[in-house]
Amino acid sequence: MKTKPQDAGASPAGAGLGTRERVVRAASRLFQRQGYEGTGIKLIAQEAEATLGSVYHFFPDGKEGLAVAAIQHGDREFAEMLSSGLAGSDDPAEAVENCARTLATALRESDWAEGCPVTATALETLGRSPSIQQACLEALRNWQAVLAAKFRAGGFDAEEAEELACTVLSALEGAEVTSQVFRSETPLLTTGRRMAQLIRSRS
Amino acid sequence: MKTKPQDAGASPAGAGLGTRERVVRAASRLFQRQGYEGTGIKLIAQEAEATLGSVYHFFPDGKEGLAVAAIQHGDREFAEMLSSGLAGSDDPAEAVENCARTLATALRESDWAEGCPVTATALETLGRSPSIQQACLEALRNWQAVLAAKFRAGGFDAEEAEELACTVLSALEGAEVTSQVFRSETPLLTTGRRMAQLIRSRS
DNA sequence: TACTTGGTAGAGCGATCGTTCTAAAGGCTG
DNA sequence: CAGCCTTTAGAACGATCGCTCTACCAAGTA
Repeated sequence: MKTKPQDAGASPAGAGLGTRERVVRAASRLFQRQGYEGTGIKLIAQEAEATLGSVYHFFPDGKEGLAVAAIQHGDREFAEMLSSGLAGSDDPAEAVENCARTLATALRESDWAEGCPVTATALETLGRSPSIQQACLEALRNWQAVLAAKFRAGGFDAEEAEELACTVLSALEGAEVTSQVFRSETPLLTTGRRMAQLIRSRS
Repeated sequence: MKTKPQDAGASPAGAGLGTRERVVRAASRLFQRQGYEGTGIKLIAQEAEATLGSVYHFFPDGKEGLAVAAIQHGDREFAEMLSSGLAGSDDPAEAVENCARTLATALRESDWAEGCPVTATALETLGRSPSIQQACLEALRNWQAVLAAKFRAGGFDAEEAEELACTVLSALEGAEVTSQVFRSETPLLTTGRRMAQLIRSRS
């Protein structure tokens, strides 16, 4: 069906997409900005220009199922951001520093509100929602794999690539939070530069 | 007054402390474990073995004021943890690695539930509660200062000490989240080892 | 004894939460 | 056209939210 007419005019975001996709995107962005518990389903529906009925039609498991889909969306989104940030250089050190710059710019442009799309939800639901935790775990694994691939391509052996990927991912995650709290690009930029130094220190 | 009788038997936690202190500690631990929005004031009162009336007596500003006090408590608590973790060695690299081990052990012993006491609350309230955000900012600054002092004592000049402190703090924060999601000490331990490598790489 | 002060106790308020439910409209196939 | 299935629409439910309010209790002072 799709009942496409929907909205023809200038809509806030996600015009032209199916209802389900609009709901997922709205949920992902809201969870990212204000956490899982702090975001009501009615607000998500409103922001997505959908109705409560639609939300529960596509996500019969309710908020938890919607959150899983939102996390998976954030996973893909952030993985793309990492990839495009890394793509600028073949040197892993340069690539990571450039990646941190990309993240810092995006963070500032969202007025420090849109950091990592899973951290807030992950921390709130740890040990209380296995399905959400699983989705967060897969996201982190995915991002680490993206970094590890870059390091292997840069000449590191598999084990060291994995360890560096784990370290760099943790550092970027933490620096993103720090930058949000400080409302400053500095923590991300500094961390990016020092991660580059680390990568170069034994390559 | 203090109406000390309170509870004489074996109580869950914080027996013998004043009501206000018990409430702050319960709030800090609950915010740390399940976030700000996901924690109700009634639960905090119950966990602290206090009543709603007592909570609002000591915190007339309500949940937000209580959260500020809880963050400040978490600030002191985590600063002590950092300090004691760093105290094991005069070599900054060794000290940081040891610190990561301390954090990893504590995290595992809490069944991966008690990570950084401010991250969850900070992310949920960013840009929506200036007083809470300010308290989180001061906590991060405080912890960074603890690390920077260690680096200066280890022979780094002020500027490099500050940059390394920013990087190491971000990395530890991120690694703590990663360890929680993975339910594994590995991310914290790996990050600690690599941070030691970074510190040694140009000292 | 009477009065004050600092803290305890919890019923109850309006608002909002996640969820369920019924009804109906849109577009396809027969 | 009728029949069907997907999707939209939103009223309504019980539970819980943060918070206010009044009453009460225990010690200190006069």
